[in-house]
Amino acid sequence: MQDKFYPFREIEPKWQKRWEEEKLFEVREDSNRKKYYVLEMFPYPSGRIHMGHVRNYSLGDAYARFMHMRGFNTLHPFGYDAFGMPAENAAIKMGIHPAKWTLNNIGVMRSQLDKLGYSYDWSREVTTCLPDYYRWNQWFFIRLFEKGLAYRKLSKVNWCNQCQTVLANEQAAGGRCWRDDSLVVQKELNQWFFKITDYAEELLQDTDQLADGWPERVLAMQKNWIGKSQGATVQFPIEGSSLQLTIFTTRIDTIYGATSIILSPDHPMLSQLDMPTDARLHLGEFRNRLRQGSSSEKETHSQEKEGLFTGVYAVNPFTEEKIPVWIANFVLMEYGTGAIMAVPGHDQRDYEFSSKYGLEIRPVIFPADGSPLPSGLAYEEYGVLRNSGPFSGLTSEQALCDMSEYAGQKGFGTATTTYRLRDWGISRQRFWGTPIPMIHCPGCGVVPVPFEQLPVLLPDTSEIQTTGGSPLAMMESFVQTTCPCCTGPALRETDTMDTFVDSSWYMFRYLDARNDTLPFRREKADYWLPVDMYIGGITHAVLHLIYMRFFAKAMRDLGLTGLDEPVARLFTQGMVLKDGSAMSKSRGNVVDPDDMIREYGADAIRLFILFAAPPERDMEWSQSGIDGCSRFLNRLYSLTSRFAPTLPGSAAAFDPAELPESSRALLRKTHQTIHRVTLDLGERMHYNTVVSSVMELFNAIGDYVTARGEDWPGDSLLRFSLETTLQLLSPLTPHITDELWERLGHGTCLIQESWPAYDPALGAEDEVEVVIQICGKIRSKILVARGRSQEELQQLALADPAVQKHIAGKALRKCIIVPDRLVNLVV
RNA sequence: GCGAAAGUGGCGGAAUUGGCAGACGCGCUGGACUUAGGAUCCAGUCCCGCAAGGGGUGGGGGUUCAACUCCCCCCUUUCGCACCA
Repeated sequence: MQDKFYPFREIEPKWQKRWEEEKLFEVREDSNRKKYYVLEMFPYPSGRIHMGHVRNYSLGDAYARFMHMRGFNTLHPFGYDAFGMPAENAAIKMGIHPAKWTLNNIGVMRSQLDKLGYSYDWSREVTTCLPDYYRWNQWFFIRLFEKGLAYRKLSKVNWCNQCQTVLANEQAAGGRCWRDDSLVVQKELNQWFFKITDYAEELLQDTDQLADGWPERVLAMQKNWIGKSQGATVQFPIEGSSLQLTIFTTRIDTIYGATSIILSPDHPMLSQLDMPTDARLHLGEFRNRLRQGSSSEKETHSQEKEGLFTGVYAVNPFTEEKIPVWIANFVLMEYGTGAIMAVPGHDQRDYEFSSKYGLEIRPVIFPADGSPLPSGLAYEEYGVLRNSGPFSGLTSEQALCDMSEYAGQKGFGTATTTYRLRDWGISRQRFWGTPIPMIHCPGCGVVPVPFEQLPVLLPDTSEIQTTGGSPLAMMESFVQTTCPCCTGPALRETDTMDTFVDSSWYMFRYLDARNDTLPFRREKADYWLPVDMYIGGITHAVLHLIYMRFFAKAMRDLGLTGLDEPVARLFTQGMVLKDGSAMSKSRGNVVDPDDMIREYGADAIRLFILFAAPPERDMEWSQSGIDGCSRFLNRLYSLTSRFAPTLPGSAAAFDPAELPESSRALLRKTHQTIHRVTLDLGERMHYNTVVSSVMELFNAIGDYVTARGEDWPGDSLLRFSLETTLQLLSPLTPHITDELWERLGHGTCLIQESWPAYDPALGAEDEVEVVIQICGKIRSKILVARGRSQEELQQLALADPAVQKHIAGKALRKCIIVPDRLVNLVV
């Protein structure tokens, strides 16, 4: 078994040890060198790494090593997103302390990572569940609180029964929990929030800055999530009362067609309305019915529209017309003002609703080209206003402006922008997270823990109560404290922070990971940031990646950095599949990285995982694919080992001009490969074509060697080509290449060498194959010296026997020539 | 329904600006060496055809001397959003 392969079991540990001893990957700021910051999304320490991690880290490692060799001062750190529920659940189930469980997992994962040979600067390692990390979460919390960016309010929140905690909106998108996909319910609770909405506009605007470096789809998802919408709010007085209903509309131009006002069933003003008794009774029933059907029916997206007349009327301030006030299930309290004006002529939803309940449909916008209005549905396009008093005749575009201005002048409305984005709810009713550093004092109210008392430590216990509330609330010794203001008895806040807080700024902590007076120093941030290349899955497009952007901006406004955006380039990698679907225990299709390392070695796995598909696409794990990569490394090993003892000592000891043609071809191929690999690795990140180019080069080396017979000792060109192959491959398969580099007589590791330089003169073909087409069909190919003129090429083409056969007796009408490539004769 | 991405041999996938479709790898076929092979080496491998030649990048149209590549329409798949007023 063992002798089937090159001895990777000796080679890989040998080099891992040496890299560590020589501290090759530890970096510090150096103002004389250009920096490069490569980062992979840090993992949750669930126990073992999986192939998705291997892909993620192999991509990042290849890139970091490549940038290192290109001369950049390359930062490549690693850490663990170590707070979270699996540890807590393990504690509840088995009585293990979550810290013990977590740190044990980290130990296992670390040994797996070590075996894969990644170039991390471990001196900067970060573990978010340790006090020296989470104290800074608390520090940020208080700083944000002081700036009014952290606040507490009673509100309806998403509650996941599985997780027994509240979730942020981003974590409950589509009404389902991001973690376990179960349905979330609404609960009214007092919760801490971060005021991300203060940054809604900036988060939206700055997507422009990111357009070059981030995938379009991620930005689209974020923009969509922020959901900016420009329109107007208009106040409708309630007839016979001093109350007003405020509605939000993006189509104030249609307001003369409004035939009712519709409120959300949750609208707070409902309780103040002077509703007839029977309507009030029906309202109660109506709400109950909605609540019963709620969760699962919210799933079906085209829920039947249902409404109820309140018996109350409002006055359209434009027309002074009296219109009925309804409530309906399709008006959401969470968006806009929770109240709309229904314009059934120009909004399909209002049309459906109004048709059902017999409300008037009154068209006020008509197509500008005079074509008739569609029948049976609402006309939602812009057009020209009619039946709109003084605004009749205006275009929609003009009316949108004029009418909100008019409303402003008259004092019953204003141009308004709303966002779908809501504040980030960060309270969690869980144990294993950062304690929120606040104290509830009966006299002084809610006050922050003084900075010098941080961190507020989690109790050291594995006995976690699960009675439904926050576990910390059950722990008397944690809860009881004294007020920092009045020194009287007080109670600690018992909720912990969302773990997305931890991951929102870890890329900053890496810069100064051992600092115990600040989260990081400004000068470190100024040197290293932004992250130049951030690699991870797309699953966090509107979770982690938007929180992280918010945090960066808030930190900037706290004076900690001078940076608008923390990540310049985001690369989203595809998933690793087996038999067409994601690996999972329940499907039984998991391939364990450890098994693969044992059988094939880290280099073969890394090579295959990069070769099998372009990195942004999903890839299929294939047994025979990794066999193929393993074979390639075996060939590389045996051929290099065979020539190592006999090769001439220097790779530069030949004169390109003196080489025979058969040698020049290999020299050309070598330079062409340098060129291609440099572009594919650096600009496109297409590792799959990097691997195939190097394989091509190695095949050419094989042919070169085979042609020279068994006893041939090799020449300096062979040395040059082999060494180049090792250099180009070293970011991908660092162990075998360092080993062979050493066997070729070098004392360095390849990451200490500079990246090979492409010489265009040596890479250029001096003979090229020119395709001859007749009317676009290939009829012949000729081999000519590079740089032939158009006239020469045309003459050569016409003289070709195959061409003559095809054009015999026909007149040449046109001749298209692409120098060095193609001649197309049109007859 | 809206938005985005993708569709190329038996399979994973190549193809700078429109310029030789199928690189590289897997698999398969035949051969060599072998006690043996999941090792190694050699040859072949898009389809039709003995050949000359013809056809071919989801389907249909178009632009062009020339289209996997650009434009229009349609189909399929994946992902995201989904009563957002």
